[in-house]
Amino acid sequence: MLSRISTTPAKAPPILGLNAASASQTRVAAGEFSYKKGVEIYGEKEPATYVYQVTSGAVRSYKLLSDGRRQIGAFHLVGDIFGLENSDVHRFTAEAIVDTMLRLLKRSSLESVAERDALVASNLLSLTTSNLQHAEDHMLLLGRKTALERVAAFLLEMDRRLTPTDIIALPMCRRDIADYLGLTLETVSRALSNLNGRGILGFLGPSQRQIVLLDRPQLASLDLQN
Amino acid sequence: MLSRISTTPAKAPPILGLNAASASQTRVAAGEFSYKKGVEIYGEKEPATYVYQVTSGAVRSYKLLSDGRRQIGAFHLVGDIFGLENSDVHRFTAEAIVDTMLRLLKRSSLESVAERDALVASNLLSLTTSNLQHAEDHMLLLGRKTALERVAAFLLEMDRRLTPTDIIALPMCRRDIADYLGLTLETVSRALSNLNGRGILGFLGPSQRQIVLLDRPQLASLDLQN
DNA sequence: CGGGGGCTTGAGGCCACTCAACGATAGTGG
DNA sequence: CCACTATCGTTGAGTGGCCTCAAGCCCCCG
Repeated sequence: MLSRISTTPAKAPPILGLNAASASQTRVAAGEFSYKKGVEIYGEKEPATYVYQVTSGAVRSYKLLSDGRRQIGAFHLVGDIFGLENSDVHRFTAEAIVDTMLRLLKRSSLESVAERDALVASNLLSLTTSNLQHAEDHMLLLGRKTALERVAAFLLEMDRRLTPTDIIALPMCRRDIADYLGLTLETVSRALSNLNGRGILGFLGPSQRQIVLLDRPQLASLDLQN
Repeated sequence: MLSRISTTPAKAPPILGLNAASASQTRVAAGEFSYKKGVEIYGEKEPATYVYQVTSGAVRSYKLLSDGRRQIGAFHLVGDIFGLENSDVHRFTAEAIVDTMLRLLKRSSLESVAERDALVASNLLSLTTSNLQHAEDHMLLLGRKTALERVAAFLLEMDRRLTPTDIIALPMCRRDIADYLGLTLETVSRALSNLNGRGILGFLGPSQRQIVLLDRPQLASLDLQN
C-alpha cells in the first residue's frame, strides 16, 4: 500500500530544527510516502520505529474499546509531527483520513541526533509538551463541556490550525468529529445545523465539509474559556 | 499558610534520579512544606517556579470553566511529582486534598542539573511522558466510557497507585471523584452503591472513604480495556 | 448539643443517544 | 453516459442514562 515518492524532496520544510547539515549527516529522513484514504499508518501497541510529519492530507489518532467505541485523541494536519512516543510502542492507532503524504524519520536516528544537538532535543521535548497540553485541554472539553460548546471549540481549533482564510475545509467526516468530541455524529450534525441556523456559520457547496465562519466572536462566546 | 518543616530531611527518598552528591552540590531542594487541607498550592497561569513531590497526603490538579464547572486532570499521591511544566506557567490549579507534605524543588536549578546529568534529564522527560500517557487514557474514559465503567476504572487506578493492601483509603470526597470522572457526585455515589450491592466492593467503617475490593476480577471486567 | 459537611437515595427532567427514514453526492462498472 | 451502489449528512421521533433538585441520615467537630 505504500508508494515511495522520493527520498529527498527538493524543498523540504524543516523538521524539529534539523538543519540540512545534521540531517544529511545522519540520514534521519527515511523518505516520503503516500497513504490512501482510510489506510492504517500504524496500530496501537505496535513498535514505534518511525516518527511522521504530514506533508499533505490529514491523519486521525485513536484508541478503541473492546466493543468498538472509539476515541480520537488528535487530528494531525499539514506540518504536524506525530507518532513520537517515548515508550517503545505506539499508544494510538493512526489512519489517513484522506489521501495523505507523510515524511518518515527513523526514531532511532532521531534520538541519536538529539543526543548531540541540544536544539533538536529541546524541540522533541516541546513537541511532547504541546501534545500534553492539548490532551489536558481536551480532558476539560470531554469531561465538562456541552455538545454545542464542544462543536464550537472544535471549529475554533480547526480554524486556528487549518486555514489562513475564513473558510474551514474539514478533511474529516462527522463521525470522526463525533469520536473526537465524545459525541454521536447526529449530535454533531444537529449542533452544526444549530450554528448554521443562528447565522454563526455557513456551508459552502453541497459537501457540507466546507464551513464559513460568519461570526467568530459569537462562536468564541459559545466555547466557555477555562 | 506555609509552615517550614526542614530544609534537608534526614532520609529523603530519591527524586528524579538526583543522587546526594548532585543534589547537595546545587541545592535543588528548596525544602519541605506542609499544606493544610483545601489550601491552594499554585494557581493556573501562575509562573511555574517550583516542582513538587508529595511526601504525605494528596493533591488535586484541575481546570475551571468560567461558570465554575471543574475538571480534575489528576490526583497526586505519595511519591508523585507534579507541577513540572515545560511552559513557564502552570496549566492547572493544584490544591491539597487533605493535610499534605510537599518537597519543593526549584525548577531553574532542576533544569540546570538536567543539562549536566543525562539521567535526570531522561527522568524529567519520562515524567512528562507518563503524564501524557495518563491524559491520553483519561480522554478515552471521559469521551467514551459509561458511569459504571468510569468508577470501576477509578477504583482500579487507586488500588494500583494507593495501596499495597486490598483496602483503598480514598483521600478525596465524592465531588472530587466526580470532577475527575466527568460525572456528578450523585452518579458516583450510585455507581459505588451498585458495586457494593453486587458484592464487588465493600465499605469499611462509616466514613465511606475506605473501600475493600472483594472481587477485583469482576471489577476489571466492568472497565472495558482498550 | 447544635451546626455543618459528606454521603446516600428518591423523583423527575433533560440532553444526548438510538433508531429510522430520507436526500444528496461520489464512485463504479456496464 | 447512466443506473447502481455505498457513503455521507440531515432530520425526526422516541428512549434512556445521567443530571437536577430535594430530603434525610450519619458523623465529625466545635
